[in-house]
Amino acid sequence: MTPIKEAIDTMKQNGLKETDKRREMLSILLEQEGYLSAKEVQEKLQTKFPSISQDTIYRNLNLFSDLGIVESTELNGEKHYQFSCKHQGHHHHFICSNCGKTIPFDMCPMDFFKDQLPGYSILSHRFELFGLCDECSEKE
Amino acid sequence: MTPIKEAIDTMKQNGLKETDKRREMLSILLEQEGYLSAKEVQEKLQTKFPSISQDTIYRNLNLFSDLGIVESTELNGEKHYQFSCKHQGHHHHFICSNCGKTIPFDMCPMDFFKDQLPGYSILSHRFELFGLCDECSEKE
DNA sequence: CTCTTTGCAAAACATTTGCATGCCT
DNA sequence: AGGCATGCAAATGTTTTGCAAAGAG
Repeated sequence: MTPIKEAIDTMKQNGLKETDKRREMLSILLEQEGYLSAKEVQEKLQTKFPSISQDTIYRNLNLFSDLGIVESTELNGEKHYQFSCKHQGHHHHFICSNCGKTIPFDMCPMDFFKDQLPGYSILSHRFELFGLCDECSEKE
Repeated sequence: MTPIKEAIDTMKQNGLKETDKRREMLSILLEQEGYLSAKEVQEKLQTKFPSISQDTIYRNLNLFSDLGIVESTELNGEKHYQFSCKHQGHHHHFICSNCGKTIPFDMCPMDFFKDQLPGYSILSHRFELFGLCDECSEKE
């Protein structure tokens, strides 16, 4: 079962429908090794759907996000999305500032800090690394 | 030398001027134990400057940020600011999801991970904890 | 056939900018 | 006096929403 089929199953279980545009969006998000903004998703959709409206993209990205099909983060004041089925379990990302590629890793600061922090009830955390990936490093 | 005077000195060194509104903004940011959005700053300014325009607030917050007088972060899609002179050196924040108060701490995941991460050149990182501060925990 | 999806247009929201007036130094 | 600061209005950029038409099951 491909990740895209899984995602479409999830949608159907929630009474939502399978459309060409959603399938193509999922395929774009799956192929991409990193986060994409709504605008970047639209650019990649241009080939197959030159006249797709932004609304559809925003609506579907929110939908995917609500269903847990994609993960999202905020970069430079814009929401970014990427397929979330690839890497299982709790993880964080290294994000290449140049090409946008993300590399997941399992290490989590909370494993170290859990006992060392003041007694606040910590409910969530945000941890991201930024830099240049191997490919972009070489090009410089 | 108070932090506010230091900040105004920095501004003057850059050819900028001391105004009532800037002084009041700095004072609000200094008193607050946490991040404030532009809107929240405006609300707190209402008492002394009921008719101040948002533009001025946005312009001055950006200015303070450029000069390093305030630190900023992005929360729920809005930029937030707080005075940055209190806690010296590299640090991160615990942010109370209820009252917005922030508590700085010196521990940094990079100290642990430096050697354990893949060979990517890491240039920066983002690490923030969210939860309830002691006061807000008790109220629940 | 019914309910969801899409496109269009408009609105909402945070933020920025041009310009003329006003204030600090 | 001269340059920076401010207010106003308008523009910008991202994201959301109402509504009617098109499409999926």
